[in-house]
Amino acid sequence: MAKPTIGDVARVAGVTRATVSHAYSGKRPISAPTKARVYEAAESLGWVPSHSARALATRRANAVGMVIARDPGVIASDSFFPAFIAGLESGLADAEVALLLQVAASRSAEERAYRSMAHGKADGVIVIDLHRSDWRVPFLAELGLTAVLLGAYEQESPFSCVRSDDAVQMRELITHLRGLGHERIAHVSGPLGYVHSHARARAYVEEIGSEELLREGDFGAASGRDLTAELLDVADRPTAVLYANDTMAIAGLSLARSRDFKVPDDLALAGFDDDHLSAHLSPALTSVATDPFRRGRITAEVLLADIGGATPRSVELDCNELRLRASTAAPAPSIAQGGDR
Amino acid sequence: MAKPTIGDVARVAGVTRATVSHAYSGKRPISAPTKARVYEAAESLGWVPSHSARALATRRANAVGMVIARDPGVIASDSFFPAFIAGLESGLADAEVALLLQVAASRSAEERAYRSMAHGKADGVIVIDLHRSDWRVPFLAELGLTAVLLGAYEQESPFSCVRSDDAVQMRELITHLRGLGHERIAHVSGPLGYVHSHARARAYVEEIGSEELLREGDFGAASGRDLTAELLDVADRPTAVLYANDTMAIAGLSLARSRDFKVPDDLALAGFDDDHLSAHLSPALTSVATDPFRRGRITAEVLLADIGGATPRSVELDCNELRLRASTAAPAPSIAQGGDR
DNA sequence: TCCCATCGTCAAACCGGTTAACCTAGGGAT
DNA sequence: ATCCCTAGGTTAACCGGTTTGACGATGGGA
Repeated sequence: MAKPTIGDVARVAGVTRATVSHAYSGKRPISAPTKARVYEAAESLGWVPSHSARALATRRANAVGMVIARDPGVIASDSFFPAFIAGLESGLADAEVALLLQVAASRSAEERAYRSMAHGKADGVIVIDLHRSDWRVPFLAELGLTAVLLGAYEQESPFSCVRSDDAVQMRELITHLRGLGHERIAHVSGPLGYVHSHARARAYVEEIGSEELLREGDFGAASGRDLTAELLDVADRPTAVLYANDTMAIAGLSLARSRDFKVPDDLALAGFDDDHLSAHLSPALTSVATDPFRRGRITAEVLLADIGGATPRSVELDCNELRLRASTAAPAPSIAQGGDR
Repeated sequence: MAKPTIGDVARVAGVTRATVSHAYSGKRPISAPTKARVYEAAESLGWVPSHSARALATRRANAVGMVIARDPGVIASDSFFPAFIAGLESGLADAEVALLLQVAASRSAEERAYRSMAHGKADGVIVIDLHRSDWRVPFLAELGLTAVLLGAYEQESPFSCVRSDDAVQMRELITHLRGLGHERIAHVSGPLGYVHSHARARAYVEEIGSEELLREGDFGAASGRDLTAELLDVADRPTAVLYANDTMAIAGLSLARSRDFKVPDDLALAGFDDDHLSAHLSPALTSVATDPFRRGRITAEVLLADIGGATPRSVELDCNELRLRASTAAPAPSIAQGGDR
């Protein structure tokens, strides 16, 4: 019943503990017959090397951490998150590295979490929800932790970052809508403190040339609904609204319909992040797929490389894809004809 | 720069390593002045005990694991999951226990994950997506791992389980709909292999007395849409549909509207799990809030207790709450009058 | 005055691996 | 014949904590 140790394996195989270790690590040459005896002994005993002993000896936790500082309500409403985790895991699993998750409610809890990770709990961390000027960057640098930032950090940093240029799709989307005849295009952004919200909003403003129809939301459904209502009440109301995520877009869509707006004829809508629901709504919601799974996988790979001693680098991902759907389709024939007349 | 060890603290405080250890653990009495010197030394050096060294010495990983066996796509579409994790974490954080997440794509990967957890990576595990006859239960028992099952396991098991009686709300919902005059009520279930899907479907069948309008979905949006379409094509079509989760319900709602059904007048709809979007849709979707955060927190508490040696027990939670909203409201006045005439 | 219990601390063993240094035997080059 | 190198292994010292047996000092009871 007692778990076998490397010593038990060594005894059964008739060698020393060091030999068993070498047989597995390959750091020293071991003859084929000896290796076979060791493997067999390990197999018969059901030996699995102790994770903590190895961690102690190698000073490697074989784990990476991620601290989530959002409040639980917001976590739940993010469709990006679970898929990203899955991608991360898939990248980590190959290297047998575990993912340590920690939710921190306060700044001090967050600092504590990072501290304990720096002290042997994790070899590196993934920083999400990056702010434009994020205190965590210098803090983690001081802790001597390896980190990967998710998003384009605008300042100097000693860490790798994995980013994508959301502005491209934002512009594509606006171009598409203009092609359909829309002139008043609004944007409901995420909190502008976040680098990705900010980048999307900036692309919008640059392309449109005005902030008149820009509203700052918080990624939650309630803000999507309320800001949509506000925009529809504007004197010269927008005929199209771009949202920084699908949750807000779906809430906006729902509100628009309850007020008897026809989508896309009266109002065109588009989201961002391509929530799993979006393709299945009626009308299906135009959105930008951001492939969170792949993003997670790449992030994991970059982090593992950095932990292994690679030089931090900035990786630009090209995994955004505009998914044009019915919510921004050309106006229905009947209306189109009406417009032509 | 080098991380201070307990030895450094001992030297500065002028005591031995054992004394430092005892000063913190309290397993031996230490005089107040000595203790003060130790604390001060630790403080000044910024000492944080090494996680791996402690884990090795105490044979406690101070971590609990959770293996997610769903495929990434399904993970992303589950609103229950992130909030549950957040709740778990909140229960674990107080005890300074970390949460280890692992995504396993295959049965063998899953077994490997559990094995490595049993060998020092985790002190216990949380089993989600429980099947009615789940291979993991005997497997984990054999590994000697402590576990908590999420959901009502119907057979004997050596583990605690945290469950709730979803049948109550299912019946409430049906009663409510009947009160509104609905006679043909359908149910789109989740995969019937899962204990919770099965329990909900069973409650439905017992209350309705027929399986004619029961359809087995997979919790995904596509299946919600397609099965709704199928149900609406039935000869004597249902006037109300209950879904086993909100994702399917929202897809169903969307489809119904695209076919010009008025909700709730022509068709009443209700989901389960109260997705963050549901309250903000128009019409807002009736659903059953299952408080995943609280569920997670309680699960963590039970697991920690069991790891500490408590006797496994079955905890029945009472945190489901029916949220009646517009999608199952009384028919609109105009229609109701029409009915009365 | 003597004995024993208690308190506070120390020294050393231990947890289960990894790894640097050392040893030995055989083979090829010189 | 000598020298050096390499393959294959052993020994022992770590990694950074926890735990336990031993021990001197103090104090109370008989």
